[in-house]
Amino acid sequence: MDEQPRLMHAHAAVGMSGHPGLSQHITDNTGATDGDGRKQDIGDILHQIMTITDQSLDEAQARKHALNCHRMKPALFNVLCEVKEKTVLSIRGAQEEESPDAQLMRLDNMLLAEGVSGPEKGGGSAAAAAAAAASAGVGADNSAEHSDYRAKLTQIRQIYHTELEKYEQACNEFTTHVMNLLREQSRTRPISPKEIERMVNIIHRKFSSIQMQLKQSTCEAVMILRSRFLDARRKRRNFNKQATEILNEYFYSHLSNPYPSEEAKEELAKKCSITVSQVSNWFGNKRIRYKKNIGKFQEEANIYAARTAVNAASVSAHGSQANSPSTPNSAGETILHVFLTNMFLFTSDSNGFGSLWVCCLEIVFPFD
DNA sequence: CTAAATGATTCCAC
DNA sequence: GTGGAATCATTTAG
Repeated sequence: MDEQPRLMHAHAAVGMSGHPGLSQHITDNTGATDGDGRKQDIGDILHQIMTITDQSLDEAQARKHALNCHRMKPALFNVLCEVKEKTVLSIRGAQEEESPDAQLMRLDNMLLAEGVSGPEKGGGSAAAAAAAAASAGVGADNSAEHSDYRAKLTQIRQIYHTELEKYEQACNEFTTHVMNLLREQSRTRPISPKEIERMVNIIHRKFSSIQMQLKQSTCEAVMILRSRFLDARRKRRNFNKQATEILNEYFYSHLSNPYPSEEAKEELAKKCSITVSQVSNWFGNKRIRYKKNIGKFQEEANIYAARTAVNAASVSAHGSQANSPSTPNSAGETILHVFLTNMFLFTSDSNGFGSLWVCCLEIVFPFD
């Protein structure tokens, strides 16, 4: 590798030896005031340079070896290294000390959280599982979307790991190469182990910046995938009939206070095979839509009130139900309960008496 | 195909 | 954090 420059110098020397008149002319001019001894030295050196190609490779190696084995060589080497350290390396070392560690750590944490880095757990991630759980609860309809998400995440994961491995390999190869080169060169020029170490650090920094870019783009890819997946969650499915009935039953039997507690929500979620937040959404929607148009929901209210009443009656017939103000226990009480509840809702509303009376008539009608 | 229904999201106030 | 209100996006009924 480093044979090339030597050969080029050799050619140059040969070229000069082809024009002895020129070199002679130079030495004549410069040596005129310095005396003959100095002129002679320069002439010797030139001669040595010009005849260097005549030396065999073995001879050159022997000279090199002799130089390396010289007892003053380590001392000279150290001095040169020191000088170099003071002049060049101090300047180089001073710059570029800002640490992108915080950003790298953030990226690492994110990749770990998304399941891209870290141990493979069945190809899925905790975040994906959580997202899936939130999206459709126990519903099996969601599994196709979920597996799609997982497949894409696995793809990203694979690309990430392949690239990472490639970078690491390239980094190691390059580092080894540079280290070998510097070690080799340290025999002919002042390169201390410290400088080699520094060079390795520089290489690692450069490669880790590439790695950071890889991590960043992987994060972006995961984010895009995730946002698409979250968008896909808007592709909702209506709850099944049974779930809707359970929710409606609760709603109409607690019409005076249709705000299920956290425990009640959990219970309903379990019964309906949906999530607690879906229960909350449902009640939120139901309350606002019911309040907006009570008349429209009256029929539904009556159906569920009657149903609750029948249930309550059958339960009370068994004499085992604890009475509660919000859970009427006979058909008459239930309908009265709905009536009073609507009275309450309407009078607290600004819709006026017209709709109130329509509502009342509709409710009272079943008494006949 | 259209309108209504419905689950989810967002923004705001408390 | 929770609920009300408005709105979005999709499904369903006619």
